[in-house]
Amino acid sequence: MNDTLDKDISSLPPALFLMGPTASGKTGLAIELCENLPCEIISVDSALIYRGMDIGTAKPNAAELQRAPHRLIDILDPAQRYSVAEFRKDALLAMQDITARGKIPLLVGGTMMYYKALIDGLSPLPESDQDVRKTIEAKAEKLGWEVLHQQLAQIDPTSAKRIHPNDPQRLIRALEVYHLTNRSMTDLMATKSAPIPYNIKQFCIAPDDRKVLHQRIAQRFQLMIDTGFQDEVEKLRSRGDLHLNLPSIRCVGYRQMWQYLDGDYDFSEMIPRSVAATRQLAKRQLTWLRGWENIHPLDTFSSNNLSKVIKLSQFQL
RNA sequence: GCCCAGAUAGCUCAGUUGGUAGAGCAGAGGAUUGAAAAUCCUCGUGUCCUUGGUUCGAUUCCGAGUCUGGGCA
Repeated sequence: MNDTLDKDISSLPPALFLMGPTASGKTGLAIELCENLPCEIISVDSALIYRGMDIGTAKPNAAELQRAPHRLIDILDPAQRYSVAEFRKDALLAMQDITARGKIPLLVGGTMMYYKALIDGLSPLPESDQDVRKTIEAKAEKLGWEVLHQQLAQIDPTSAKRIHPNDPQRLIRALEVYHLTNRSMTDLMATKSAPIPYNIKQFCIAPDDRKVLHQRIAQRFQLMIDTGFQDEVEKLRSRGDLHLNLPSIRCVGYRQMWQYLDGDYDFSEMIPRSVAATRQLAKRQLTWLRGWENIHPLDTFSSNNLSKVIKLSQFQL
């Protein structure tokens, strides 16, 4: 970073980012911050976007939303799909709006790829196309993924090297991009949109002991069960149009409850599976966070998180 | 009390025709560009229940014991 760049950043409007693994206490701290700083919350969470998915996503409840409204919550029906590009667009618009009204955007959530795209920008790739994907999947069923991987190696050797043959999701995407544009993903990724036009302060909250996080996850899942999580999923099932291949129903807990209701395993099995899936989610979030640059760590049980954030976010006027 | 079957990784189990053992799940580390709460990669030493015996050598065969299931009383 050189001086001119620093000057540029300091002239940008401020924004606060609060990250952390699931069950680390992000929501509570964010609401407290809202009541002590002139900020408004934008959710950075790929599960909270869905309407009717409240208990299993640990969505802030009505009282909490009353205290601190969240944007980008309940914006989609569970039958719909979202994307990191849409998030980036939506989040930047919301930030602009908040800034224009003289407030500080406070971004809170655990979907780390969304933060990454927001901060670093994205390349001008085409949006996904379900029909193209179905075509590619059908082809894979006939020929096997190995063959598709070899085909990718022909058209885009760099991506083929990066993408493992067993990773159908990324394989489909790379082939889809070529199919839609006649250009390789590598080629298109050579350009990238501008980084975020904000002076951001980033915080990450988590218990310093992983075991404690695991305990909180188990307790929280039990609480979800006790407060009607099964009913919530049964309601979604009764619609008849939702299924396990949708991103919404693949969310942690929802997938396992769905499979239990399908009869894949019984209730006593569903609980540890859900809890394990949540732990694995937290682990992946922590992996993102471990190498994250310019981030201030907070501890879940520290009593001065609030003052620490306020102090560190004294943006110059 | 008697009979039968088990006892092996944190869990569920496989296996070793006697040369100290490996899967799934869990766990750990990593990747991450329009599905990301997704998707994928890497990582397996543990008194093979205890104790006698046979043997060059026993987790493996034999005896006894302990515990756990099931059956019979």
